[in-house]
Amino acid sequence: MVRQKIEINRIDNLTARQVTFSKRRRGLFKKAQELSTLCDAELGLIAFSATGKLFSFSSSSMTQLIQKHKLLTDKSNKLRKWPPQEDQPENNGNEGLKKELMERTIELQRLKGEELQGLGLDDLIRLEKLVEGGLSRVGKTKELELEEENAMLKQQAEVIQI
Amino acid sequence: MVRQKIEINRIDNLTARQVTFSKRRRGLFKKAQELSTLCDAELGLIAFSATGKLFSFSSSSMTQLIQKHKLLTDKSNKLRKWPPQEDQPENNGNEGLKKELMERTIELQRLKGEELQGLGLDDLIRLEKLVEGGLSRVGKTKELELEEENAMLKQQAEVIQI
DNA sequence: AACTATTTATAAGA
DNA sequence: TTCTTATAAATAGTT
Repeated sequence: MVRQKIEINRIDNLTARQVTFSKRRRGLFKKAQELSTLCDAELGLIAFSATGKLFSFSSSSMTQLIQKHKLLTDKSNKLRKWPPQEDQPENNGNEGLKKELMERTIELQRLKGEELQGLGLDDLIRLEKLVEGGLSRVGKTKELELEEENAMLKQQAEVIQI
Repeated sequence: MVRQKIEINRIDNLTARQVTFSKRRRGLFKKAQELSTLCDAELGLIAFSATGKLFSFSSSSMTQLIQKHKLLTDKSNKLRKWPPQEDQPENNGNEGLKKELMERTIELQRLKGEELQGLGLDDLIRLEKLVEGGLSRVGKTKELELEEENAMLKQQAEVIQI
């Protein structure tokens, strides 16, 4: 990029690779921080060097950021599978729906298992209370909650894969 | 930085903020990808725009990256607090242990609470559904649950590939 | 770690 | 949103 333009491929020389990692890592973290400040965005950045050293930055709480990411990723996974294939002929419009229902049920159960596995009943009850507390903190009726949920779902999650 | 150098402060104008987010986000993700390739590093990047849209990139598996990050942060937390101070005299070796257990329990509870802070309404509702499922004694039928989900899911998420 | 010639990123404007 | 362009910032190779 400078004295000479470089190709974006793994740098073979160990020393050069380490030096470049050090230089570019600083630049990257600086830009992540700038983006979060300039645009009021929530940023989280995790880097492991080739030697396994950890570097991380988050504009707020990494834990919260990861949780939000997890929830949304689950959501977008669901969305990628939806709607069911309409181009295949349906008997009376009922069979396909039943099949889809079954698939969705299985997926939902799998998801619940993953999220809640390892929690005992008492943990679940405690968690439930926390969630209730969170909802009442927001102070909305169930109907309004659902309305807002729909509105929020209109914000599309964009999963970028470079 | 260009036509005119700018200060790194929140951009007040909404449109300018969105445009800058869009431009700089691209640059940031590009550089993250370049760093991972050039230096054989593991990179993970999560960004939420001010409007709540999610953008993420990871050089390998985000899940694994998060796990590694968690392990390392948890580990260092534990190392700071664990094992309990052996240099202070223990009554019968039991009191200290009890005290430590209590502290750990409190910390765990605090942690669970923290994780729920900062979650949006939609996150809470989704979590609530998971908890209800975990308790599995809530009066919603699967069909009703799925109907609600269907309604949500009609808003499709766009999957961008660059 | 510093230097510096170039490349890259990007703010403002169209 | 996308493009253009003048200029700031980042950085590859060198010392």
